[in-house]
Amino acid sequence: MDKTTASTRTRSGRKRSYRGVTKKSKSAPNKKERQSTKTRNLILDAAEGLFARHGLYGVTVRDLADSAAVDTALVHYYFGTKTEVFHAVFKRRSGTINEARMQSMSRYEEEAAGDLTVEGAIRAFLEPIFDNDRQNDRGWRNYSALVAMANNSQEWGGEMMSQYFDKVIHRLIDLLRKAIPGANDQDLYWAYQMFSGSLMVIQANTGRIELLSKRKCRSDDVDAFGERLIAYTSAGFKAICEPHESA
Amino acid sequence: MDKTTASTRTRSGRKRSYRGVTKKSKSAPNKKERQSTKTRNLILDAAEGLFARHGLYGVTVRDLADSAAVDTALVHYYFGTKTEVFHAVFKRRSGTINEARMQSMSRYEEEAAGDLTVEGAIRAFLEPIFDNDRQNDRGWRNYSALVAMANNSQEWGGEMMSQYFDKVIHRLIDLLRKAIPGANDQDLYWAYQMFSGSLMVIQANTGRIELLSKRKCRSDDVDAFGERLIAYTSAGFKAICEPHESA
DNA sequence: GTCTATAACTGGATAGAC
DNA sequence: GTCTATCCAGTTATAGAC
Repeated sequence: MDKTTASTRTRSGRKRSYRGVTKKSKSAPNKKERQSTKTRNLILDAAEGLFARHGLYGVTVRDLADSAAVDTALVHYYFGTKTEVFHAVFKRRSGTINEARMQSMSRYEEEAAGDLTVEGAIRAFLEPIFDNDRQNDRGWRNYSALVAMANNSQEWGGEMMSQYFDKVIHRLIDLLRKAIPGANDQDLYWAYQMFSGSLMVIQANTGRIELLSKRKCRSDDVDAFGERLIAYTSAGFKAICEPHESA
Repeated sequence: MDKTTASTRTRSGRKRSYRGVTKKSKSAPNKKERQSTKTRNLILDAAEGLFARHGLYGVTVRDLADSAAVDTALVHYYFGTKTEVFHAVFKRRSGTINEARMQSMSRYEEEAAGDLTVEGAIRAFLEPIFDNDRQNDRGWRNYSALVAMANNSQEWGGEMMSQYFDKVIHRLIDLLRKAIPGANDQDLYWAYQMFSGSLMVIQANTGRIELLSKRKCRSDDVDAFGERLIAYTSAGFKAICEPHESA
């Protein structure tokens, strides 16, 4: 019943080794290395889409292989187990997007020069995400839907999300602490929790809002949700984090 | 690759019939009928917990049977397929909770007598949920975590959530339309979408906020998140739904 | 690096006895 | 209503040829 260990064990119980990105060679990649990277990415692209839609257990190694148009043996050759493909999907993009968000927040902090606002901080945190959304890239869309699904799952919503995202979140909370003098930690953390839920349900792209609004709103309409999310969230943060007047 | 049809088909392709709650007999239930209901509920309780943690595909019929301490054949006897157990889990509680919310909102509308507020409407919508949370009931906790997971999944977040919850949501939006004169539909729907994300991530109970806050906040602390969710959400709604002054 | 073949096993589902 | 036994398709994973 313990899915994690069950799925990372080989049938025989032995540990296997497998091809990563074929060493960190600084020299120009030869033909084989280029092919490796290409195949690896084909698999990751396919996995991103399938896992986002059906979750880890709803996808088989054959599904992955078929969707990537490669042989099942290659999936094992490059990644080992199915669970390792799942983790590799998270790893591939999270570094990039987190770096962009760290930079965006640092840039904002410099520009604001001591005069930080809640809106400004939230905007700096979100802007790199919206940039990606605007590209309308299938891969990015799938990745963010996958993160959204994982976030609300008991299996991955705790430790795994913390592992990948706590650093950027603590950076945001630091900015907000400066923007709202006297804010206390519990209020800040709960407000962030509610904010993250809003962001995630939007990124999940389930088509729900189309149904609820009878097509008046569209899930992937960044121009519609971007400014609204910033305004809604900023008002929420202020409402519960700004110290109330009391003796 | 189409999980839904694949899982609702029998191996042979034939349709089977199976025991529901053994007819809607109005007469007092005899021993067998009581046993039926009991076994059915044992299976549903087990399913609620397992599906919440691992999703439909992460749980096997054998897992369900073992956890409920019944035979696998009984799972099929009562529900047909695994997917039908999944749906039955949703069905069992959604009627009850939705009814409580409809009543709560109607009661509020009467009491407010034309003087509706955003806080009041949000509170009336949420109070029955918080009541359940306060009971600290395992079954309810599992059910709401399951709903939260389904909500952010591409497979069930659209149609299935609409099917079970759109009615109460439209009732809430009607109240809010009255509380905020001049609010337009797009703003209301987007605000609701963000609100639902906040609520769902809390109900998902993933232990995330414990990790993020280094145990300063606790996932299941209704007293901590209840009033904060109401305040945060009300401020958000007002920020984006109240008409802006313009010529 | 890639493909074929296959071992080893899991999982959904049902027939039929009790 | 419940349990035993079983069918067999589908699944992960690997050995070994190319």
